[in-house]
Amino acid sequence: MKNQEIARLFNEIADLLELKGENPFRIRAYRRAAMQIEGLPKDVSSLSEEELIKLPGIGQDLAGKIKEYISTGRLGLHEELRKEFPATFLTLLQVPGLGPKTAKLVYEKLRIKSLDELEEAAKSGKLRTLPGIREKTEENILKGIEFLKRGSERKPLGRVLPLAMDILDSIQKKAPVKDIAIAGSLRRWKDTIKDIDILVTSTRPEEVMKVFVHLPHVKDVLAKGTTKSSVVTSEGIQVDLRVVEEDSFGAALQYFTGSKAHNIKLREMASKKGLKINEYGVFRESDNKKLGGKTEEEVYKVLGLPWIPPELREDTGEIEAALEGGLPDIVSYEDIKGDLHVHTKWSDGSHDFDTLIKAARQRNYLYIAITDHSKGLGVAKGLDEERLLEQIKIIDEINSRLTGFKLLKGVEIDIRSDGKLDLSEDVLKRLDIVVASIHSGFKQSKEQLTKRLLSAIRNPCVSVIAHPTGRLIGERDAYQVDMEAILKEAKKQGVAFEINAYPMRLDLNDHHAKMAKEYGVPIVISTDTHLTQHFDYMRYGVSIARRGWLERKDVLNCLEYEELIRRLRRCP
DNA sequence: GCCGTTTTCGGCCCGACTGTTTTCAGTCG
Repeated sequence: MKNQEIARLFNEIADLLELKGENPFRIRAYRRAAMQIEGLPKDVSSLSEEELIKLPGIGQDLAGKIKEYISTGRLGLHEELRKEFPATFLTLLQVPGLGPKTAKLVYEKLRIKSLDELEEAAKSGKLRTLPGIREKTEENILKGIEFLKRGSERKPLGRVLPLAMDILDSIQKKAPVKDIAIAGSLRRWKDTIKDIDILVTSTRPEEVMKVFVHLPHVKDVLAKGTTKSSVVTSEGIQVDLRVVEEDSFGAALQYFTGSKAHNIKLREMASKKGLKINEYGVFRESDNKKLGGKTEEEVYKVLGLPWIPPELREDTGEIEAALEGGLPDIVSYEDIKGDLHVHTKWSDGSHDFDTLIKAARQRNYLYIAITDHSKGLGVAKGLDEERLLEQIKIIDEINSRLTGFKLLKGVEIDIRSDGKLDLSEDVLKRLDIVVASIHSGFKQSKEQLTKRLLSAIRNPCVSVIAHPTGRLIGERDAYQVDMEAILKEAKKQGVAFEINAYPMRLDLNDHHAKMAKEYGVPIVISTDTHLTQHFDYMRYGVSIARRGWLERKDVLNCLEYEELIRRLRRCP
């Protein structure tokens, strides 16, 4: 799938055009198109030119460029633009606080073309010889470079959310605030987060700001104004705080939740109706009369729209769907009836059955599936046929004693490098659920990995494919696999795909989840629990499902036990 | 470069903060 590649190229073209000082709207067109393609739940290569043009933000010209890249593997415009600047130059734009204008200036006046050269020039005071740059700007650029070197990459949602809640708590305790909410990509539950946005209402904004910049979490203050401040925490995460009046809370929340693309589209719609939306409310252009803004619902309502869940606000069709009354009724945490990927002491989990049952019942679950590793995973004390048969016997006994709760007999079986499973079919036949996954040989080619997964999907005993891309956020990239091919086969064979809720995995991701839905592949959301606390990761998995537009009917572990058993594919 | 119940040309979201200025450009979200 070339979607990501083309999105990256278009973004880079936008950067380069920006450096050249080109028409900002042309630049925006490339960025919009990049986002559109990135969020597309199917392979761009599979679309005809006519179909491409139908996509919002893509016209004759960009459709042609997409086709050009798909058929030749190159993009003329991109190559032309790259010739005008040295290869290392684009990294300069990643320095926070340094934009295209300044980048171009330092290149043209000082021939600076890399981060190292920029750092050197800033340290030696050469930058301040340029117009508009003095000591302070030099300092900020050095800070920016340091930030970049320390690793400014996006952080896993599961690591940022607890920090955000902690900061929220501190503000609430120490500052004179009334309403307080998380906004931004965190409220949209994006799987990785760049910064934390917090919104509060207060009648004493200056005091709130003072408290905020002096919180113990704060390492550096980037900006401090009367209604808006930005800081960096000791973990290197930027936190933005915004104060508004109560009457504007909804408008501000809507605005700061984004996404940017979603908001731009709303504002365009508004201006066509003679309205203006900003963070203070919705206003009639003619007389500046305020028509709403206390709640988010008001903002959407004046545009003739129902409230849209934050997870959907990516401008990937949600506004059009809302206009037609066709928004999906997305799955929620309360819909989840059980967890289908749980490890015990028998392999590398930490608990016995009773502890897990108790923890699951506390979460109002009706069942969990015991899915310990199979023998191939020696490091995790994987079960061989004999031990698995023993476990099956014990689970049967436990089930006969339980009321209103069931343990599913299962296994997380290793897909070997040749695509075969590492336990015999005789044993698998006795299970309720067989979760198959890859734990080794990630470096195989895309063809090999795809073949391996296809072979597992075609095995008649497999119920679910777990964490199918193997990514570990911030540690290991997803391995290359032909997602379309494996989803197609899964649909054909009746195999479900897992959204692994473990915060470092979140695999499938949101795009893949949406693709799975388009292909009609059933989904399970599982936590891969090794410790009882891991059950609480379910919310992260649900957030991926929500971002993928999944509804309750698309998710197998929203079903009651009997129906679930009926729907899970098993050995014939 | 896209797009059209105001338009096939002329629009294109909106505002806060900083630094270097003395009224504003650049950057960011």
